[in-house]
Amino acid sequence: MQLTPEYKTVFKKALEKSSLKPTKQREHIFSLILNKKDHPTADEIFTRSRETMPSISLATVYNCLETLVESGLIRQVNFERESTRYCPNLKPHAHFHCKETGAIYDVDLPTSLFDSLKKHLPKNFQPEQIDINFNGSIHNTNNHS
Amino acid sequence: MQLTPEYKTVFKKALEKSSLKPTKQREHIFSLILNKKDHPTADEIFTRSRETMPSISLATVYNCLETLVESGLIRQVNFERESTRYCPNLKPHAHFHCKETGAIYDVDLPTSLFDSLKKHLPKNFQPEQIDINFNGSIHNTNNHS
DNA sequence: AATTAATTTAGAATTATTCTAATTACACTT
DNA sequence: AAGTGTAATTAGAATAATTCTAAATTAATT
Repeated sequence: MQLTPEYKTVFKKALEKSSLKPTKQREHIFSLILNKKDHPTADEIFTRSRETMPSISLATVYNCLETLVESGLIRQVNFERESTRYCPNLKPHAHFHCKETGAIYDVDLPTSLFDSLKKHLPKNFQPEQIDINFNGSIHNTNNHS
Repeated sequence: MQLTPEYKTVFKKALEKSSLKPTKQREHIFSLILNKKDHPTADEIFTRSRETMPSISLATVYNCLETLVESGLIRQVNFERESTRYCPNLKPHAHFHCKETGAIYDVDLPTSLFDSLKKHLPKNFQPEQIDINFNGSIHNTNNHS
C-alpha cells in the first residue's frame, strides 16, 4: 500500500498549497483510496487502515478524508442519506448507484455535457461542483435463454 | 392551506394506485409542500404542520413524506449529508445549492439533456432517477460600482 | 533543546432518521 | 349500530453517521 513517486509528489503539492502537512495518516488513507477504487465509506476506510496502521482512529480517518477533499485529491459521493463515499477519479464523470447491490460505478462524461448543463443556469449562478447521480438497476442482457 | 380540486384528484389517484389511503395528514403535508415551494426539510414541514394540525407527530411527517415520494407526488433532494429536502416540482430539473445561504433553486432543463446523459451509460444500466446538483454561490452582478 | 502550531486520538455529543409497540381511524361485514 | 380487520398515526426509544472536545503526540522552527 504505497504511493508511486508521481502520486507522492501530487499528494505533497496539493497539501502544501493549502498549508497542510503531508502526515503518514493522510498519505496512508490517500493510497488506500487510490489502490482500490471502489468508493469506500469512512468506516470501510477505517477498517482497511487498521490492517496496516492499527493505531489510527476513526476521528483521524474523518479528519484526513476532509483534508484530502479540501485539497482536491479525492471527491465525495453521496447517494440519498447513505454514508458518504470517497472517489479518487478526478476526471469529469457521473455516478451510477445500483439499488439492488448498492454498488457505485463511475460513468465518464465529456466536458461538453457539463458545459451545456452550466448554460442553463442564470448568469449570476456560479457552480463550483456539479454532481450527477444515476439511481437504478443493472439488467442482465442474456439475449437467448 | 387547501388543495385545489385538481390537485385533490391527482393526490387521491396517486395514492390509490399504490393502494395507500388519502388521509388528512398526508393531504395536509402535500398541500404544505405545494403551497410554499421552498424545499423544506422534514423538520421544517413538521413545524409548519403543527401550526394548523397541532396533533401531528414527527414520525407521521416522516411516514407521510415517504408515501408521497413513493407515489410520485413529490421528490427528495439531498445535498451532501444535510437533511433531506422535499420538492413538489415534477418537471425535469436540476438543483442549485447556494453554499453561502443554503438556499436551493430549481433549474429547469430540457429533456434532451437528460437523454444525452443517459446515452453515456452502458446498455445494461437502467436509470430510474437522475439527480443533477450544482453547488456554488450566487454572484451579485453589479456592473458599475 | 525549546517553542509553537498542527495533528492525532478516544470517547462523548449531536442530529437526522428509523424503529417499536400501543393506540386510533377507517372500511366492510353482520 | 356493533364488531372485525387492516392500515395509519403516535410518542418515545434506538440507531448510525458524523462532529466535537480536550488531552496527548508529532512535526517544524527558532
